[in-house]
Amino acid sequence: MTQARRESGGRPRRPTMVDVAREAGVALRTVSRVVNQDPTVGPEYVTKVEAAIAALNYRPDDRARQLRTGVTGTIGAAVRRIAEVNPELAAIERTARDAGLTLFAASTDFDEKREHDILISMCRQRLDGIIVEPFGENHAYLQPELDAGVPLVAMDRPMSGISVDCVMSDNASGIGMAFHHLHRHGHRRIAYIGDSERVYSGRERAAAFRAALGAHGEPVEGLVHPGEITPERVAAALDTALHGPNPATALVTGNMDTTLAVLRHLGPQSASRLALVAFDEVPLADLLQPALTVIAQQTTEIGRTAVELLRARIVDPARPVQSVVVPVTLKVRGSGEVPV
Amino acid sequence: MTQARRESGGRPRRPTMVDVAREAGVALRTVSRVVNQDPTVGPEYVTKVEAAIAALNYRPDDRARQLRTGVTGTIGAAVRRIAEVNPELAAIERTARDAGLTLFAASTDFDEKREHDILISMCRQRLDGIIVEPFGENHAYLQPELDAGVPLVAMDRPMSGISVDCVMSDNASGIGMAFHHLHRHGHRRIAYIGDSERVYSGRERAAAFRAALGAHGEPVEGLVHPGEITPERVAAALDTALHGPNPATALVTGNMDTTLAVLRHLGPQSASRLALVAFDEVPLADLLQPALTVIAQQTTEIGRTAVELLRARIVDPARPVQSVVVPVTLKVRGSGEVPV
DNA sequence: GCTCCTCGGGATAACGTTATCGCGAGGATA
DNA sequence: TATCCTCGCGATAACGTTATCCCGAGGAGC
Repeated sequence: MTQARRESGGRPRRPTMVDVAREAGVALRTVSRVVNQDPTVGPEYVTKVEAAIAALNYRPDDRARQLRTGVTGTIGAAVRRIAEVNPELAAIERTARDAGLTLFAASTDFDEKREHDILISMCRQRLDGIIVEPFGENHAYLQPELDAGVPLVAMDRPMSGISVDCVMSDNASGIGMAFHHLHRHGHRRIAYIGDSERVYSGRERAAAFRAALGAHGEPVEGLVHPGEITPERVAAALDTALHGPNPATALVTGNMDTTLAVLRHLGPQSASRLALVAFDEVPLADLLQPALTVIAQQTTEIGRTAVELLRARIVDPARPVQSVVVPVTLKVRGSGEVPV
Repeated sequence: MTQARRESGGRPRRPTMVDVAREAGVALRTVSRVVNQDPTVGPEYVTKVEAAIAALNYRPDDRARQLRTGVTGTIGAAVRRIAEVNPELAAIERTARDAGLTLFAASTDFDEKREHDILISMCRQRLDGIIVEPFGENHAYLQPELDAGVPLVAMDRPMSGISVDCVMSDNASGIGMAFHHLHRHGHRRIAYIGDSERVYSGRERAAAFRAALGAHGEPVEGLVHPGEITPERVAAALDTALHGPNPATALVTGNMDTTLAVLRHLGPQSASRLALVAFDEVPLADLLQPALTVIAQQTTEIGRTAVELLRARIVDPARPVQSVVVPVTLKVRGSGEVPV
């Protein structure tokens, strides 16, 4: 009786509640009650229905249940890459699971159109809420969705054009800590290479670095290099900073990809002659020589907070929009303590 | 007109096709035709309906559509970790997208119960198909789902207890290539440390290594160390292999986590005195000193093939079960060419 | 012994979409 | 001018579930 019947040459049709009810000799509604563990069902009915369920290999259809109840028990996460190291996403999945929510994750893949498509698709699926690591520059197209009550939380960066809950790292403090750490180790010519100022975090970190230079009375020229993260651009910035008239003795990198580009360009031999503090953790940072001193984001806390903000928004769509800033920490491992 | 009406203090209700039809003064079915771009609709109706859609910010409900049509346009992927480096998953997402399919990915998290829950949940959601990187030891509980016509493909490892399509790397050849590469560089005492033989790939790779030793007339004792991947176990295996009466001069590691444990235990200084070929790519392998020589899996090809097998299974549920073995390649970078 | 209440189960109407069918208008043909 | 298509839209029934009623049986109270 395991073979499901096929309908006219197509795929086999799964048994429904109606089939189970017929098999058990009870009403449709009673099967629903048993499936949902309604305590008002008599034990002999429970037995009969469960036997029928087992005999038919009945499996409830979540789509129908969701359509009827209105909730999906699922939240969406639109992040830049799901299949890369992404501790925030891991924390989101864990927190969601603990809250009894299913997570639906998709990669925006550094593509504005793809981000748009994914978010709209999530809206059409009527997910209970959406967490997005924004990439695009204008999210005003989501305003109708917000008006319609779609719970939305931004992670890592705020969204532009709309007002939504947001959780992100304390970029300015992190850059300040990196600068201060190198300054305390005697460095005076400290350079910064980071992401383009077109990107929010790139903008914020470059600004913080300029402010740190100013606060310590250091000149700015030739030391701050935001821009696209290509090997060529990073190499050029590095050459300007290190081989100019007044060469830098220390470097702060603004994000992981910049850090990797710098390490690859420096090569093994010269990497140990430059003091380096990197913003953001790098996989295997402890296996490099010297091991990498980093400003680490509290990624788990960020992911957890994103889910909590979303859950609060789901419960109360009218609550005031909230922004959470999570502190960063300095992890001393060697590369940041290279003397002048 | 952007504010959606609320129903008795709850969440705002999104407009439906009925609302659009009323607003446009046409029949429900006509709205459906416009939304689905049915060419048999007169242009003046299209205009009216599209105006109503824009005015109400109507967004179709995919759940209802899926319930009605039977297909979801979504495939599921149950992998061990979504938020870690996982090129197979990246390839799956890309291939699925190119085929017009949405990907729903979830982490089994090295937990047999969690794997079970995820797979059953995917069945209840009536996804069009499922790709699984199996972890558990017995998947016979999926037989009813297979009988019901759920398309299922295994990736990286076969499934036990049921017969499903499968795509995986040529483990045996890879281990053979690693051994042969070291042998050709003059090494005669070559050790192997890898995953437990409880795991399919661990079993297959350890067996292949024993076979390689035998084929070259080398003794086996003290050289083959499968087991749990804990720092302590790997360290003990390493000590046995390197400091025994007849110490090994070269090492093959059976997977990424073992490789990392070995590198961490050896430390920077001694890593360059042991010839090492690692099975599976390691992130930043090129930045290590010496850079890591690896047996690389064709991860993109594996992910792509998994989706193709699944699509073929969806189209023809009755087609014979197929197993695809993808070759591996040797990537020479330095660590495998350390002389005796 | 009759009424009232409670308790457990059944019929039926949603949820929002698509598929099937039918029907009226208009043009082509005889 | 009558008939037959064809074309384009509308009414209505599903899809598989849950929620809202209602009803019948049984026990308690007078």
